[in-house]
Amino acid sequence: MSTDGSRRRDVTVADVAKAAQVSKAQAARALGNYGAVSDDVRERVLAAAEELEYRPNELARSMNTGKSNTLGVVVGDIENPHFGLAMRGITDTAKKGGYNVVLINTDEEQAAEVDAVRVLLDKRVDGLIVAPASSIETAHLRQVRESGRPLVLLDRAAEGVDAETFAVDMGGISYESTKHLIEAGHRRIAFVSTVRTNAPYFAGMKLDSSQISDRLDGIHRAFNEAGLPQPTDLIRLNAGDADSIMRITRELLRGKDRATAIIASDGLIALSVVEAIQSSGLSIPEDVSFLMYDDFAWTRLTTPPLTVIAQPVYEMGQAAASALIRQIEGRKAGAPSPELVARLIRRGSVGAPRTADVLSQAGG
Amino acid sequence: MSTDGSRRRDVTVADVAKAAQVSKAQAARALGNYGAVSDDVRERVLAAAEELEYRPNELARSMNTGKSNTLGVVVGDIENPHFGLAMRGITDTAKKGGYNVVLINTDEEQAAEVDAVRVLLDKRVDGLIVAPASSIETAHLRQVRESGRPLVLLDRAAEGVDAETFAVDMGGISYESTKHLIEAGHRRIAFVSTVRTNAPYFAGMKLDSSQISDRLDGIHRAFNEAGLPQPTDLIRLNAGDADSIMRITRELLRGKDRATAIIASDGLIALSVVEAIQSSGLSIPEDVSFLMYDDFAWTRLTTPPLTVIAQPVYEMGQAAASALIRQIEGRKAGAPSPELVARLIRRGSVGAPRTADVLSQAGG
DNA sequence: GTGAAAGCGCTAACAG
DNA sequence: CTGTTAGCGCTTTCAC
Repeated sequence: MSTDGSRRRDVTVADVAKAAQVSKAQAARALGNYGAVSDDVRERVLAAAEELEYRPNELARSMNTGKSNTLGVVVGDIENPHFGLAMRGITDTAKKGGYNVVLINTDEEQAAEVDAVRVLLDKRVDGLIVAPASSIETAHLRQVRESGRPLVLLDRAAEGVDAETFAVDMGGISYESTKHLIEAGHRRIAFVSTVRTNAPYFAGMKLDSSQISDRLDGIHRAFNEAGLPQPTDLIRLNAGDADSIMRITRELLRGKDRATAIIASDGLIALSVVEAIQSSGLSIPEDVSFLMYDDFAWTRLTTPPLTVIAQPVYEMGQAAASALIRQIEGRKAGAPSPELVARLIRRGSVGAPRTADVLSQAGG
Repeated sequence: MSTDGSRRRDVTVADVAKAAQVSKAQAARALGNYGAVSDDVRERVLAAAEELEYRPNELARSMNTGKSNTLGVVVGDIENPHFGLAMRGITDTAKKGGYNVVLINTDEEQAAEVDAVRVLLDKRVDGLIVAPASSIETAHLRQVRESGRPLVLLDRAAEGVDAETFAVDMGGISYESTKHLIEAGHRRIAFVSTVRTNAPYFAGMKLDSSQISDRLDGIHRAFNEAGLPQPTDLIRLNAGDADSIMRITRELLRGKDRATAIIASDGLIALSVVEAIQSSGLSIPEDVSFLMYDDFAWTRLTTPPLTVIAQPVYEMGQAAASALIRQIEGRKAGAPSPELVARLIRRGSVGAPRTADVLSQAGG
């Protein structure tokens, strides 16, 4: 009888109240667990609710209370394990705090992100976690702050947006990693990223992603300090899809002045770079050294295992979610959130460059 | 002045109506793009809305229309790239159809799933996509159907639940893969899965996951057909976390009657199995052959590259989402959704077993 | 085309 | 403790 297929009218507090022979208000109080209700009434109401299979309408509830118990999350690409893991940190924390999560994927498109933020605001989420596609075009984020809705940022900072940001110190770890490569003897270090630019790259150039800018600054700093010429020509942005990354990698490894080490900007890029190196018949680290951002389990399975920059991604998600919830609930920051530090994990993919390369380059 | 921090009262249709000097109803019609509105009124309303930075309250809208334009998605583990990719298929399709996605992660816990479904229903999502943790305990899913809300299943079927299911034919591909191993000479083939059981495994045992049952059936079928003894003792369920999987793997590879081939039930398990094999100083495929479900990019980077069972995961997500949206919008199935077929991709991780193993086992 | 008024299902004042 | 009465912001009759 209830399997009639057609969506039957939902049962409401009014129905329950009638069945329990109490006022709507009393029923609502018993059901919503607020206000004062006698044991007798509560029992009758709860019984009636059970009997009728009453389920609260959270939309109606949210409308009155102004709270939806929902966090909005905007990320560039949920397919990227980096975000998958962060998302896990977010949802775990949200659940613990009694919140749900609405996810919107932007494909790293600025327009999609602006749209996503608006949609979530319209849906009256209680707060937003955004991994901004651009650190420069941030008007939509500033609007969020102006509307007074809590907002925290993940991974990358956003100019002019006064919001808690959860990310590691990219400049520092990039400097450290570059130094590691320089000390191993490398002078020609390449960096591959998918960040989009419309002008050709030059040192100090303003980039859409604060994260990448910081990494490049770290690289430059290490080279400066070592009194070595910047390998600016080996900074490859706009890397695009897998094929394009493989093509770029092959280019990087060609010629007299070739790269002797490559840094991949994330796990997805790394896959294509390593594949290109392998399919070129080159060995890591004998022919080329390799370093990548993010420590995924598979990086231990290649031969040799890969040297990586590990970020506490899950913890970043956790920290972002709990900070957001704290803001939503109007609590002051209590214990400072755990420090988010990246670590260089040295495995087997960084070695000395071939002597031939060093000589040819020095001589050229 | 608008940066006062405190959440200012949202501007409503009433405000816009007043500013545009029209009735609330007219303003609502112009804003909501329905009903009949003169050009003059529309213009004034839109101008006023712009001026006041009016934003519709989707909650209120949903309450009246009974539509939230939201799909609820329940998965076991968003950290698992399998679901990350499926999720991408879902969100891409949802966005195209004008829907948002609420995601709940269940950690493969039955109780969490029951809860998740209830929460989503209470939030009045327009429909649900569930990758059921259990194919047996399905009361909560049956309730969804009975409530009349659209539901589609992903990856696994659910007993007694009449819902469109998007998954590949696991029995078939498992049979084919096992046959491939048998033809390579293997008799001792292990299977490692995290599916939970409370009784020790026996052939034909009823499992929580239809997906795993089907795979095991496929294995048994292949062995039967070849007239070979079932390697029932090598079926390892309840594999648990990474450490536990590594321990199990080492066990499997010990002793006279050891496994000569291992099948990993998903990408996460595969990582630990391969790591255990490598750290035991064994080589693939010389010492042990290896086969896994899901074709992730990293499987091409190991030495040797891994033989995998590729599933069209993204397409499954797409198909599930579009079927759900179709149901929500009450349309009949049009063009049948593309066939979801798994493929065995032979790379380098399957070879012949060592003669010594074959002899010792035949002799034992 | 337009406007007044009645809800959607719930919470929140406010009297008793 | 209980019930009555207003809303929340929007859509939707229903008259004009």
